[in-house]
Amino acid sequence: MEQDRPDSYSPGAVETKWQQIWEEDGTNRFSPGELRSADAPFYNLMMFPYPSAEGLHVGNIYAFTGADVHGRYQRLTGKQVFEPIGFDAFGIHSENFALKQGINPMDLTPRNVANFTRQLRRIGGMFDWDHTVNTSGPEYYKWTQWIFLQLFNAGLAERKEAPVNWCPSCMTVLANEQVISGLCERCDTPVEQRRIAQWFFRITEYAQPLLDNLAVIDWSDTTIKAQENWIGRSEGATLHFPILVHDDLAGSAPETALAGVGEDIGGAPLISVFTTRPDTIFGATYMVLAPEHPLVDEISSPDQAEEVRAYQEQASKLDLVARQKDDKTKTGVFTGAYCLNPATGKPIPVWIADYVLIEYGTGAIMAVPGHDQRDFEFARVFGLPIPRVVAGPGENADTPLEEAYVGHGTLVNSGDFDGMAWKDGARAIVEWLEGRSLAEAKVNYRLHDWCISRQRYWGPPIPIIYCDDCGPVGVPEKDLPVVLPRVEDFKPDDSGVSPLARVEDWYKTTCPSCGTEARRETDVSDTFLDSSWYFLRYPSTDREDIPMDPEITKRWLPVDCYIGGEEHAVLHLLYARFITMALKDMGHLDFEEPFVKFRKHGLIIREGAKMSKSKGNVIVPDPIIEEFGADTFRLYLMFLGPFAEGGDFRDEGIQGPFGFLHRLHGTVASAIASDTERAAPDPAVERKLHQTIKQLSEQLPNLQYNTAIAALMEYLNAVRAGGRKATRSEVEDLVVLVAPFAPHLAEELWDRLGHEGSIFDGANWPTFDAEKAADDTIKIAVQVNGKLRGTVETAAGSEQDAVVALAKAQENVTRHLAGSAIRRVIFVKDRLLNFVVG
RNA sequence: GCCGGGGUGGUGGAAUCGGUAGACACAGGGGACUUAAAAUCCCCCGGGAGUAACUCCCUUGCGGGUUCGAGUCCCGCCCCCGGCACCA
Repeated sequence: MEQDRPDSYSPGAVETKWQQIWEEDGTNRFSPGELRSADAPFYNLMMFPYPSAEGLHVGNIYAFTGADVHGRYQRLTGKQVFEPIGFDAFGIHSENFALKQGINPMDLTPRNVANFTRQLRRIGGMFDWDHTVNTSGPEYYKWTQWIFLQLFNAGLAERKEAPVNWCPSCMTVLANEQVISGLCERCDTPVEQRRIAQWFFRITEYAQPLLDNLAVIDWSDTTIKAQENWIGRSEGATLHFPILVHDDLAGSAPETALAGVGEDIGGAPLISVFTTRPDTIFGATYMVLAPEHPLVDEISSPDQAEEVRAYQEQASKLDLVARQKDDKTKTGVFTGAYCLNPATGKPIPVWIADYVLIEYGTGAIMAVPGHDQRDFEFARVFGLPIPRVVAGPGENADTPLEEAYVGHGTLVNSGDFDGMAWKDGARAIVEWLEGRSLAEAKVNYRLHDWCISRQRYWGPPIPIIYCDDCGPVGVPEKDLPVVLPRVEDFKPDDSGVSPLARVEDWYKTTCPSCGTEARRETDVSDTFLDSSWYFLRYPSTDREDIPMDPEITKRWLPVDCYIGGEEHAVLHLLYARFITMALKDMGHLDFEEPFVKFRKHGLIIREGAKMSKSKGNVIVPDPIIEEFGADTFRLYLMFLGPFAEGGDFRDEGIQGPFGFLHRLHGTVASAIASDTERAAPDPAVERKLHQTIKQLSEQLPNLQYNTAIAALMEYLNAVRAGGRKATRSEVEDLVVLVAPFAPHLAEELWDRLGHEGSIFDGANWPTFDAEKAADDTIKIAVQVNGKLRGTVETAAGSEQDAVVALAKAQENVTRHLAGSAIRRVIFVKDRLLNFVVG
């Protein structure tokens, strides 16, 4: 009641008022003409949310607020800031939730989007609502399909067999994120692998450029590192081991059988392996193929064939579960076949084991038990020889091996190569084998091709038509989009294909090239494809005829600043880079890196604990905004820790920023009311103001928000110190400095200060005067032997002699100097004086 | 196991190039105003000792080292968080 005084701060009223004004004025929105003509464009991007039924998560708000603060700051410095938001509405999450609720995702998604939109407007982000995107809308996924076709036409999309996660209990295909420790997330049944034909994007073709460009983009270090590891370049060699056929060995010892092979082994079939350690080849005492390796059937001897098949079967079933167990003992089966170690000239047995992965390298290894821990363990289990071929520091050819020595060293037991350093040895051995066509240098990447097929309903249909005569044919561009039909029975089933395969009148079609009867692809594409290009679409949503308006794209892209969570450090950010690069190579774009600058934000925890629905400790934003207002919420989120690292949301802590905004409001209101200027500016306040402007101007571009807010608080404290009344000139700049964090209140105060229009259009980011920011007197620490014994206050820039004199005038200092000689004096101007005595 | 990021008061967190550790807040305590409460304002607030303004000692996960001086640099540990995980 007494709160109704005309100058009291009522966040709800202020925020409703300004949100309405922004809405009506179309502030923060660009017309197509403005997009074309912007002379200082700044594309401010944040990772768009998946519109869940629960509503906006505080983590989303944290990210968006941090990004919005940056956007608003850029705008105050004179940039035209394009800040769009959209909805990543397709995908497994939406589909699963829809399944659980028994609601069709086509009905559920618009509801969630409406709720998200309401919440997003309420937090006061300056989103351009005329350029929003919804990945599940045909006007958007038409172009997602178009991108697929571009890659298809360029030979970057290929169809091949690959394993999918299969839950035998739910009888359905699972996405990787639905497999928890090898178990189905819903029923805890061990997941099996099934092989089906799927579409892959050949991102591995781009492994090297994706790696190289990491050096030229301005990204958070941790994100760069994560991508480097994910791409996983390793240098080594492919080595070829000739296979000895069983007949060669029949009735004779392996050594004898080899005699016939002699020097000339050119014609023998080969097993190829990749290794980063060709220097250890003399220690390769056996070989291992992945159970799925294509040569297994061919080389297995008849008497081993049954055992081999049993092992393969077991491996394919338990694959995923087994690989999650790190302390699992090694298993494997001998195939009955032998290879020739081309370095030693000796036959070595060929095994199969599930510790060798079919998807990496060649799917086969030369096992060097002396110098690889996995091979060592395997050799121990099966009693295979473990020779030493590398000697580390203090070791020699005969030093026993208690475990694998995986370090580098000098070659031993390696014939002519003995005594060479590992690197020289590796090079020499590869050259030697190269001469016999048994080796070549090779770079391998950990990165796999990107499987984009999903045997699911809620995604963009892959725009391919299968024709018996023509094979897979791309849907012609004029027929896009291939509209996802409304299907009431969208539950995946045991067929292993998408629910769309049950909609006959949808998938039955004719071949675009020969006109005969044909069938549509019934899988949909990965959600990550939707999100790999949305930032390209935002500025061009006014165009229905093309995906990207060339003129607008040239002006606004690449993105100036992208802010998002570290959880997308690899997949999303790598896919977006890949798609951009590929589109550039096809001539659709003229840049290859989509995000000039990327900054990750941290995670919000609550009261020291991770938030989770099961713990019931999630922060629900709406009631907080209701009680304290969006400005306070924003300010608190930015204040509770470094933006890049996140922070701990303590419920009581919000009182700090809440009180700050109240005091700010009151201070400005009373400055306006009294409207008297001082005869001369208060030097202490003026200095503090310039120091604050300086600090914010340095910290805001770097997203160092928590300390910037602390500086604003300090300044307001200085203005109000001792009950002092502020003047208009002392608070005008402050209102601008606060505006990125608390835009509604800033608009209100700017208006009350008598300015026309929005603060974000009318105000300029203040500049600081270095002279006015400089302190004229300075406190200098005085130490004796490094211990603080006093401080002296003196003019800035004072020389040593003057400071020493002042220091020696202090009783406490002289007391500590008494009785011993001064050996040395350390003087750091404007900082400290240290007497070294003794 | 590997790769990142951390460990500072009761709490969240500050601290530039190695230069006064604990900015700014929260919580707590005391006081002013008030019939009262809320709100607001003022003061105190790492630990210990000497009972005065004050002075001294200890203190940034642990143990060493470099230095006039270390939260910060170096070496060796411990613990926590995130990611990857048999990648040859």
